[in-house]
Amino acid sequence: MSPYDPSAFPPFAVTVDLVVLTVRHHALCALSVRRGEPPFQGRWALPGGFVRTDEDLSQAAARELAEETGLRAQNGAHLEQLATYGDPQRDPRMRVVSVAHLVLAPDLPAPRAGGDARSARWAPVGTLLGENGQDHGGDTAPLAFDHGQILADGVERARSKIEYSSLATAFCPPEFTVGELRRVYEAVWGVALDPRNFHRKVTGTVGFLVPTGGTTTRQGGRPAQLFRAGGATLLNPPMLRPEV
Amino acid sequence: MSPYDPSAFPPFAVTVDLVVLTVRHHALCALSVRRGEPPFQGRWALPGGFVRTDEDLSQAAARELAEETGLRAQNGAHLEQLATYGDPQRDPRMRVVSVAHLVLAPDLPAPRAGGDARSARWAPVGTLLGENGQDHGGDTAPLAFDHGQILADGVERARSKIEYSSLATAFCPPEFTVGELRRVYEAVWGVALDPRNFHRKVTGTVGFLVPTGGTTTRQGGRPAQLFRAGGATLLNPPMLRPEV
DNA sequence: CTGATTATCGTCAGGCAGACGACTAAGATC
DNA sequence: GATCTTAGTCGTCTGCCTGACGATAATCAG
Repeated sequence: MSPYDPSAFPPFAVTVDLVVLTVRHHALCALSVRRGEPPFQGRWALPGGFVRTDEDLSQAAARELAEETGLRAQNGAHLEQLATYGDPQRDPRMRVVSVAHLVLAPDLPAPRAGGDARSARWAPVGTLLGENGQDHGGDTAPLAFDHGQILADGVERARSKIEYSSLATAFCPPEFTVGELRRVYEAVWGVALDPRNFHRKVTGTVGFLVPTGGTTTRQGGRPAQLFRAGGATLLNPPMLRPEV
Repeated sequence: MSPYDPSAFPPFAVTVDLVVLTVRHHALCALSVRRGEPPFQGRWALPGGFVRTDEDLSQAAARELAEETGLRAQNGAHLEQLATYGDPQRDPRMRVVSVAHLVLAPDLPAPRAGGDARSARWAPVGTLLGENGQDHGGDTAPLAFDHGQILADGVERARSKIEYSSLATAFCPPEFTVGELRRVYEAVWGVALDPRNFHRKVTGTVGFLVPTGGTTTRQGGRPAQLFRAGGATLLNPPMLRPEV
């Protein structure tokens, strides 16, 4: 087989899909967009698009992220590759291999619609995954394509990764309090954590948090110290997720 | 854009590459094949090949694994998706996106050459990655393409995953002793572990090991109990990797 | 039999996590 | 201003797990 003959290998379309997570109102939320054309017209899906000929996969993910949300990956948000989905039947139109990426972002203003006028929204992941079996007027229809599976995989990655890394700070603004960080863990894991033990753990782990000197009272109650994320990326020993 | 028009999206070639790891002679080894054609002719590379039109990514990986090694993924070996590599320049011939997979296998007989007559061998990962800066007659030339990076990522995945899962048993034959399992950890991590503490840890973790009743003396010394892998896949609390 | 080798059981001290009491410092309300 | 409410922060205690060993058991090589 000649390596230059395009007919010697089966052609694929390659896309990136984005699992963009944030914490809003004490709940883990994901960005979803409404499809404007078949298949799955009118259904919610993950943002994404084709990889261009001259760009790397992570570049394509960052570009789609900027196009769909105005968010820059450099700007506090965390972007990493998640997994690749290539079932021959996953897109009824043609053979598409999608490289899913995971984005963790601080709470953002309402997402702007994409250039192609699709509407976009933040929705609690439990709603998008239909976890509580309720149906609120069609808004809980399963996500298009295999995006339900992709979202579930992304959520699971986020849930496990904040255990042993300082990634939870990616959900926080540049300066945050211990209590705000704890509410991130509680929202992502869906559990309640002891404020005192949490405080001891995060302030006792070297390199996790750096005090900025300031304080804030935006949560009410006694003023809390403000911190920035420290240089450490790996937590050793890890933050333990309660059994539930 | 019409979803059915193949010219509406840039065509990619999609391949699977395999990081096949095993433990031989107290060292973590990876399967490599010698390239029989340009580019990188004569250099060592990871086994792999094109994904076919009608198969899933994991099916393609399992097929390539069988073709290159005769190994069946069902037969004790563990196969999982690793990551996807899509730099536009990673293959000088054309735009190729490669979905790398990780395979953990027990020690096998010498690999059989692939159908296209390439030679194959097991080599210590340190040699393949050129870790000790020595050059043994060209055998330590860097791997072809970006396969050095892929191999490094696969090794790191294996090293971290045996910490919190029972995956180390995938390196062992169906029945094995605690000492054999310990030597797997020592080879993968490149450290020495205390036999007494290791024994206490693995036998004390419920669901990790199931005694088969038999004993063996194939390692010399006092006969050791034989075990099978238990049903548990996650180790909680994890096996701690020494700091070094 | 003796020594080498490997397996297995016990002991002990230190560290960390869970449970929870106590105190502090702000805003809210009367 | 007194009091209540809400958070934040510091301590204490107990139990579990780990690392660092000592000690014993069971085989093989000579």
